Amino acid sequence: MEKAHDVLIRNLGEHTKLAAEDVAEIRALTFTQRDFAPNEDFIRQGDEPEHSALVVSGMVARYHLLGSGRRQYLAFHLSGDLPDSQGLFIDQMDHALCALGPATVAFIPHRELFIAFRRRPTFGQAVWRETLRDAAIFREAITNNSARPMQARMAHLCCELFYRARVAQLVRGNRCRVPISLTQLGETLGMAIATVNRTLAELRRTGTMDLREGELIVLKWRELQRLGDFNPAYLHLKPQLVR
Amino acid sequence: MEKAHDVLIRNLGEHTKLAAEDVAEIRALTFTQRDFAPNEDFIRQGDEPEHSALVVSGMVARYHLLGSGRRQYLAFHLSGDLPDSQGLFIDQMDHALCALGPATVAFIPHRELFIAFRRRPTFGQAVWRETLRDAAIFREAITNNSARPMQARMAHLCCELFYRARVAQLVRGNRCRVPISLTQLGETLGMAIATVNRTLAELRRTGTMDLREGELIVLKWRELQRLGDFNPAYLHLKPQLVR
DNA sequence: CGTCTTCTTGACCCTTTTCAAGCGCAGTGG
DNA sequence: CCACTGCGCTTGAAAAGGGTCAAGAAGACG
Repeated sequence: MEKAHDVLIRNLGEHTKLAAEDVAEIRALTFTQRDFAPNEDFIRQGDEPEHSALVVSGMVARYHLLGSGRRQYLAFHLSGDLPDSQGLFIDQMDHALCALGPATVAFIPHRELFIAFRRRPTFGQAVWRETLRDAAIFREAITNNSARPMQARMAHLCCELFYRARVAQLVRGNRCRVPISLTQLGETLGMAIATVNRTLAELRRTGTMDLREGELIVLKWRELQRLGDFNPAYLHLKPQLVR
Repeated sequence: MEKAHDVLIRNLGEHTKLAAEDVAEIRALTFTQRDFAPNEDFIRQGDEPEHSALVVSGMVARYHLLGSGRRQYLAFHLSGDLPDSQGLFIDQMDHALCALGPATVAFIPHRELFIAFRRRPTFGQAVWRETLRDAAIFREAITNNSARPMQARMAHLCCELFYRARVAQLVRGNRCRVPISLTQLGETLGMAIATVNRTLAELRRTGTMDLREGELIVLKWRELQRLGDFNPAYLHLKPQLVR
């Protein structure tokens, strides 16, 4: 199956200019692909990673597991993302990864990646950049969950997901798949499930956006952006066409 | 002045085994050193970085600036840290850096770093690792500010600062310098300044720790660790001796 | 000695959490 | 085919925790 390579090349190309040789090097990588059921874990806290994951389709989440059993979701990943590129130089995973809805993930041995990095430093830098973009998204999450009121948090998260989905060409019309439950939204944004519901209801009421049945519909993009104080600069992508 | 090289080598050595050639390569780097006053910015949001910073002494902070003028502090850095290694492959800074107390920072051109990375890939990987540890700290901050009650947040932050200070050999007895104001603590942990004060007063009252006049004193380390649900694994350092 | 900033504390109010109950739907097994 | 069950969503009412506001104390600095 060619798709794993395609989505990776597409994604890295969003921020790094890849030479034909880099593309060839990536196409030579051997991926092992696997399908996961919703909420199925594929990397656990404490694992010692020897492979890197690549989201081929569906959505994937990273989360911390707290002593109380509560989860804290940290980030979400769409097709083309390397959700555990962070594990490349790390002894033990400090967080877990799971499929959000049904998802297809491809794995590649670190060993093989390191060889490719040596042969094509640009490829290595592209992956490094990828990890830095990840970090920028984390920073924004700190700010979002610490400094913004509830509605703004929700709006910001949805802006980010929608924007990234558009870049990954996963938006059709004004909607994209976001197979996430209210409980998970709460564990992402640090709010109680009741508040999640009421916040979503309010955004629905004002006709700004609608998130239900695993689908996000953005009705007033600029308004949503304003509410969430969303500025996509932190995603460090090539400027995108915004409606 | 040799100190800049020393602290960098010490810091990278905490997680990466450097060969003599790597150390020599680092020693050959030309740093431009500068002193900064408390709260002085040295990198601003929107800057296009051409240099990397290295904290030589003192403490440095990274923050987001919100539309309202409020700041959200994202991370703190001690001597040896490369607080904007994130800027290496990034077009525009999405956050600012400032000195917390008086601080000395050394700068090195990206160009020179890239050359050194090519000559000594291990050095490049060490810096990459450094950026990944940064990201792990961000992740922990998301969890801290989203999922933990106020006292635990404070305890966790102080545990992290104290632990890292110890690794950087900045702890003497049970105390270390942390030149941070209540306002800044509030803008770090996402709490109102009154709450910051009350939380600190409570920790002081129970004799767990004391943070005042720019100095952190840890009186009951294990208790503080328990309160803050602090597990240093996420720092990805070599196991440290803990009292 | 006065002024400014930072810290401290109290009182009040409001947002959000918690708790509880009900609804709708999908899957299961009688 | 239809209870039964479990899960996720919805909503209301009560409770709590933290935010806001205001005023005073304690230093720091000129």
